[in-house]
Amino acid sequence: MLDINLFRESPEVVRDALARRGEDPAVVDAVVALDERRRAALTEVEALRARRNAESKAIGQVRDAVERQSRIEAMRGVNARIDAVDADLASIEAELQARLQQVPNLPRADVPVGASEHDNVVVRHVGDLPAFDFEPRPHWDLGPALGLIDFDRGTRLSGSRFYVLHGPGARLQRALIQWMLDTHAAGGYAEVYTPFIVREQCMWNAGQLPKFIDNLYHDAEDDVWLVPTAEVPLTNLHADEILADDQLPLHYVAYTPCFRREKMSAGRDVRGIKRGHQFDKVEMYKFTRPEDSPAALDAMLADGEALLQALGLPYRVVQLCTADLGFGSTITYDLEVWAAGCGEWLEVSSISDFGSFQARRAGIRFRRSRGAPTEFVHTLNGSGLGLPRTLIAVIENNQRADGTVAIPEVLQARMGASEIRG
RNA sequence: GGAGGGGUCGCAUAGUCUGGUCGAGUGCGCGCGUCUCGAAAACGCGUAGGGGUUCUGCUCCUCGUGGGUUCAAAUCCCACCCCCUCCGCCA
Repeated sequence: MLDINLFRESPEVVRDALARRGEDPAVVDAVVALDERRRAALTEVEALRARRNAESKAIGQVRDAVERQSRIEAMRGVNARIDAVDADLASIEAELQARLQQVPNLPRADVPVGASEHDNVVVRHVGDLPAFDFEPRPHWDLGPALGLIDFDRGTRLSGSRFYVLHGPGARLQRALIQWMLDTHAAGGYAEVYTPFIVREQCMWNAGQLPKFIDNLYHDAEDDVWLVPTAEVPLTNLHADEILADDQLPLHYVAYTPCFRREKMSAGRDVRGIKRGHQFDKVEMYKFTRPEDSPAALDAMLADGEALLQALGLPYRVVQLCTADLGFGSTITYDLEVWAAGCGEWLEVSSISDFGSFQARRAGIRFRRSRGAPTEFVHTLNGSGLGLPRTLIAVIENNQRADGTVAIPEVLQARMGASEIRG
């Protein structure tokens, strides 16, 4: 959520930013108008309340029964007016909130303007694409052939877009998770284990609701939600807290499964394990002072890249243009790994600076010093990395002519093997 | 799942029965000051967050959350959330 003061003081900044995203800037005028109406109603109702409070206090002191009664009668009329203005105020506020919640974050000034994802900018390529003297197979062939991936049983258990990993497949995924967690921990991220089921408020705080309601799993009986990413519980870790300056920055890393309905992506990426309703992810998350977030973003990007480099996987860094930027993000870099079998660049990480957007929603503040005013922190998140796609890249890029797969050196100890054979 | 107790200003507590002088007392902690060569102790002062405004003033909201009763709610009523104790069940 954006700061309402931004709409009041520099509406043109918001308008420009929305236009760069390809969004309709008309919301700005609606918000400004609602804000003015809100403040007018607020001033009125508060004046009435002040009167009531003072008079009620006075009535408490009155001994004379007749006078007391007449003054109580008089206050009934004031109450009726308070109720009327209050009802008006409540509806104005509800609408203002609803509008504000729908406004995406403002892109950072250096984000390239674009009309669609085709305008995203490839910043750099790292690593050479593997060369094969045979036709590399996609993981949906190779996986079942090696007994690593079992699509049929996954579907039988849970429906389409579910799969089972067997033996070395399951073990490879676990090795990757553990290695990533250990690597980030060594890099200064504090490891946390969070609930995978959260209250509705957490979804609002993280910006998942109301926008992405169609993509979330919800349990109606207990009114709780399955996390679509560790970003949700991590954002909420410090919700409604006022942090001390010396606590910042806070760096966290968490492993969680992620649950997504994928209604919006029906028919996309249906083959293989690129896009499932359930997948695993290791997530990096930072809370920083506002002025520190740009550097923190660069560092997080480097931390994500370091994993791909250590795995020996070729990848490219893509900067999202304004049109493709996520709802709460000011700037985002995607890491896309090359998958030789399916011949695609797969997004394994999306690394973003959310500015104060989530912090404002979740009430995450800090104070620079004793007595200083509270300020919202900046939050950053990035996958480090998404599992199924990393798994795909490892398998497809390291396959050999005889159908076996070499295990990257950094994983061999955890795998207890240097290759996978059927 | 059954029975009971409880959530108050950083922490610990008073206040709730008997609604008004309670946005809230006390202790601890913390900050500033006095004293001191310095420190401790002692003493004094201060110490929640958010909003509106005709703004160094006035004012509104928040005593778990949301409603209700009332001229007036920390205090009475309802719903929900959370914590604790005991019983049952269970990984």
